[in-house]
Amino acid sequence: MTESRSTTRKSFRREGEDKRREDLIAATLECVAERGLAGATVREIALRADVTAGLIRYYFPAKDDLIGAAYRAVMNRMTVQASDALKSAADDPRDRLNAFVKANLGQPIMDPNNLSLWAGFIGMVHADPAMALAHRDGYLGFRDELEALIREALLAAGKPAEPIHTRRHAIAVNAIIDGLWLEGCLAGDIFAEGELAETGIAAIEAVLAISLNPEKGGAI
Amino acid sequence: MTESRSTTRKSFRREGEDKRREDLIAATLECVAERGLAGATVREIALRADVTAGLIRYYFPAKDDLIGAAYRAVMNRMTVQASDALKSAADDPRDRLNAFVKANLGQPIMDPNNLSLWAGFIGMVHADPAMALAHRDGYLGFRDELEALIREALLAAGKPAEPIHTRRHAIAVNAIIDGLWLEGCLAGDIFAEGELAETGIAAIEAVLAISLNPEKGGAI
DNA sequence: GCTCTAATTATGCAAGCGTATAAATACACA
DNA sequence: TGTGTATTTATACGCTTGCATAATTAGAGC
Repeated sequence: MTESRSTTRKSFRREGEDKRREDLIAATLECVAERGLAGATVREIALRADVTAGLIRYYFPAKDDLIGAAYRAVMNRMTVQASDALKSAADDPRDRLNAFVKANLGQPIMDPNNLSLWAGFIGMVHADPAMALAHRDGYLGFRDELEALIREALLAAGKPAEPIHTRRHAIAVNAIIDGLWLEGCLAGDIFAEGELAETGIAAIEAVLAISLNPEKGGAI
Repeated sequence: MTESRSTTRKSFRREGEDKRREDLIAATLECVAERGLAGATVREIALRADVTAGLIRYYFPAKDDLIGAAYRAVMNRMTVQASDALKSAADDPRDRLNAFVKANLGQPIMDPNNLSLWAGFIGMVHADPAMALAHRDGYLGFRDELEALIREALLAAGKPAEPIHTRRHAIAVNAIIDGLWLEGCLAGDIFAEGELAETGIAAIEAVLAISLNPEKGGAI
């Protein structure tokens, strides 16, 4: 008896919802990192995740939902990586700020893939209110964390730490970190190992007028 | 006698090649600013420029050629705007650096449209060697200009200005400018008028350990 | 083992994309 | 005025895109 109408369907295993979402987000981030946002088509993502486009739609009703989730995931990942550096830092607040800065200006945070992801999303902030909101939340969260680290470092160095000054310092230090991160991601090959982290620490020490190495004493 | 096969073709005027290219680039930049890179389709650009897609192809054989030209145009525009600020600055090098920084951290350079344009292009650096090259050239050009301004300002303040130090300062000052520019473009509504320019000047004064107001004297 | 249903595959749709090409015409020149 | 051609419009092509939908089946529960 001849086999009629070959309708062989690929065998599959079911996965839990969380795992599926995570895998789809990971596949999305890979696609964006390699080919930019435009290259992250539903088909490419599906191929990368070894599923079909229909499954993507099942978990993320519109492509924008997946893109938004991917952005939040990459921002969250960088935040966690920087926070992890705090966990293994010495107890002195200056060491902690030092470790935080160095984490943000070293691998795996300062990485061209992260830059591609970040820029792809950031480029949509002007046109997409949801992206604008996500970015604003992230920015303020990061800056608040930074301001707290700065306040503690100033106090540990015996310097005044009024909110009006720590706010301004946080804005400036955030700029130094972001700006050097950009330089490192975009032109990392022309800098020596650790050069940008050192440059960042030196600039921040100058701005705060303290040393971020407690053994050296309080203020510069 | 009835009119047969209405083939009325829109009347047109010819333009010179340079004007055409400029107009197409301008239309492209408008589209990118409003809708991100993905929104700048050939049809949308043609509509914006009041021409047809065929004409775009006549002047730019591939869409990538137009996108690349648009990127170079926006970078060049920002560079010219910053340089213009130098022309009207006082002669003292500290005034000149001060004016350069303020120009980069104020309108029209620090503008959400510029951010959208920049991010859209930057997001492709990792995936597109031509974009990577264009960016590298722009970065080194900007940094060299900044380094020269810094060197002169240091000398005017009676401070040493060896290349190893001015290079490092240029990297840091570039970061401060870029970082604050990002903050201003992405969250400009939460900062007071001129606040980021002031923050930038203060941070750079701290990093260089000089004042950028010559009447205040040489060093801090 | 059987039933049910949520998860998954496979396929298709309509719209849009960059690019290709032919025809028309503005305009420079003789 | 007539001619030639570079520029421009109009249209079409083949492919890709996000989304839609029907059919199938893994696996939980009884």
